[in-house]
Amino acid sequence: MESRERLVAAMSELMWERGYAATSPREVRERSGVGQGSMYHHFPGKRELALAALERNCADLLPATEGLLTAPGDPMEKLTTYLTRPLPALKGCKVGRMTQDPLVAGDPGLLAPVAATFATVHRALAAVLREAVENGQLGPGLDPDRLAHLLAATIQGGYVLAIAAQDPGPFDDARAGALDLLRASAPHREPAAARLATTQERND
Amino acid sequence: MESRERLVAAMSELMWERGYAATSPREVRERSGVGQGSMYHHFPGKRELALAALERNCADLLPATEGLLTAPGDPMEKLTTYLTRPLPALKGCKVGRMTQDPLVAGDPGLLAPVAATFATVHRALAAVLREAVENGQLGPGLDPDRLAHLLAATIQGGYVLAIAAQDPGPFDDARAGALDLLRASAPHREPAAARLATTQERND
DNA sequence: GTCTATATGTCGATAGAC
DNA sequence: GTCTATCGACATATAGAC
Repeated sequence: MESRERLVAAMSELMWERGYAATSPREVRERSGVGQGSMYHHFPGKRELALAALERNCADLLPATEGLLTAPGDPMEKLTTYLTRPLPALKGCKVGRMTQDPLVAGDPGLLAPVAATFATVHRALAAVLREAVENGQLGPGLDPDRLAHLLAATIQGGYVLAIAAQDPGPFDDARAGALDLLRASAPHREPAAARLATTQERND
Repeated sequence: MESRERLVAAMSELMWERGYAATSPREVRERSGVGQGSMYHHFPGKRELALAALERNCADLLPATEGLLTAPGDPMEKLTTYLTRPLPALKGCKVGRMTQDPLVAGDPGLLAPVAATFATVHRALAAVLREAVENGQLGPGLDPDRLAHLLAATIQGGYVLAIAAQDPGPFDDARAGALDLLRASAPHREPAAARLATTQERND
């Protein structure tokens, strides 16, 4: 029962590196070191192996991001971490990349874990942003749902720009620009009361 | 000399719909209605046909975007148009999609037109943003280059979110959120002088 | 459960008639 | 310049021994 695990691990890596359509069973076999027929013993076909690998990739990414955002702490600090933590700009996103694979985007079963992952991140981001708006740390009247989509798009689009330029600069710039704008939206002469409330929450 | 044009047109469509790696010479032949050997008369192989098709797709997109941004007019209005004009959220970007195709991203010759297109859009966006900062229509001290990367990433990442959700909503939300933040960054009690100057420019 | 051997179709490219 | 016919290689999957 070890082959199954090695097959999923190899497929997960290859789907990140090359996508689903461009990964062949032969490459999976070679990287996993597993014999030819074994893949078809554990999975009906390439698609089902890909589904298992995709769910694994989602499960790899989600805890760190969701954990970061739902942990106790100052909302602006959490957003800062979200927008400045090191990410593999030139490799792209294990999950987001799948949306550009025609065989994945056209297959509801394969797209479902991708959609679920983005939906979970969106809820966590929106909650943090809502808290920041209510605290007065972001401009009044800003829509947390819109901003959450904006920040997720910034990350995903940043990968596109970085790969096009073969340079992580645009990825970091886009994220820094988002952070600049969030900070610039704050009411100008900062209300001391809001700052106090925030600091208190961090000690809960 | 009509076959060449039909081959490029068919390849351009297919690369938008499916990407480069996932498009086969057979599909190109069927869609273009051209005989089998003709592709190899006009092009050394699939890669060179793809390069011609890719350059055509870049040339299709660039004039509209660059024209919009370099036209005379109020910077904030141009940014508003850039962030609200109708775009095919569920189809994705003809140019940006190519960065997720492993055969394109790994081939400098194929990636070059993509990089050039993004670089041109970036310059045009940064110029508009710089003008808006200098006008006082955006927060003082904001970096136009960062913001230009942010806006391009918003569009590109918006496509990713929309395809994942199979819903254009996140794409529109992300763009609207960016516009909200740009507007919220403006100095609070608006300086009448800047507004006047802006209005005058629109009548030039 | 894992392996070797093999089947069937398609991919990307070429040969050569018209 | 355009076509039909075909090539060698690989993709996906199956058969069946161990």
